[in-house]
Amino acid sequence: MCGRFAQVFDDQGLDRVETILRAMIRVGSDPFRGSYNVAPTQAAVVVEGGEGPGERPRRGSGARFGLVPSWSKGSEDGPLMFNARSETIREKASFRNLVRSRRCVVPVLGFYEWQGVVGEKRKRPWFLSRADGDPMMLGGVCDTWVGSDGSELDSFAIITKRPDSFVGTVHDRMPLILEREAIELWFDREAPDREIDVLLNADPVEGVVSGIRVGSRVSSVVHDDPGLIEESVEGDQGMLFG
DNA sequence: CCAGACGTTGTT
DNA sequence: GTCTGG
DNA sequence: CCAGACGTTGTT
DNA sequence: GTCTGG
Repeated sequence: MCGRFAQVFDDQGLDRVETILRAMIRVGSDPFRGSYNVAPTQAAVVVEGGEGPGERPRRGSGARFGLVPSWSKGSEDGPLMFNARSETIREKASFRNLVRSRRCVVPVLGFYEWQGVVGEKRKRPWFLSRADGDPMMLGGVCDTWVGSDGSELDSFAIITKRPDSFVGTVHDRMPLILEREAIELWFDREAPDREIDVLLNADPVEGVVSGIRVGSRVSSVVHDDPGLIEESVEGDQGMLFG
């Protein structure tokens, strides 16, 4: 789960993201260009903590959604690792080192989930975002793969966990959502494991996420426009045998 | 020591 | 790269 | 994550 | 059904 999200902000939203993360998303002549429909293998902006304790986060950009471990033989071998389970992230070879040294934040407008409904062929897409209207900060891990020609590929995976009671009605997993107060700790590379574990293992806070049903166009990655996050119950046949 | 693996979904 | 298994 | 495609032989 | 592409 959490295999699709919207990462696009207006000026006010960008200001808010930069305030919360204390990081630059817009850099000089390279303005932030988002997408309403980021899928695995596509690029998105991620933000990492600074190199040393107390250093400000820096901007990340062009990271591939779908982790490519630094030790991969090729950039395309292996399955798509776009999620990492919080319950097992410290055990898995692909993630256990990254959760200590390469934690990152993915600022998004919201994420999509597809709800399976008995008797319906197509799953229903939902757009889930913060009830308070703030941008949503997703916890992730990133890595850098270096090709034989020296070219670098940054990539990331989003951490998932048990859903809160609302998201649980749509899907059985949801992304790790970091509150403002947790950001500095998340970015601190010197943070003790047990403090990070608190963030990884905390029960989701009820009421943080709200959601709307959206149209089926989001299901195809070729679509990328504001209409994707507008409420829609198109094609809902209701109770056929009610 | 070397060789080999290293992952998540969802669905059944 | 780093850990596990033999 | 979902959508969409899904092949072989031999020969050039 | 299973794999690839975005």
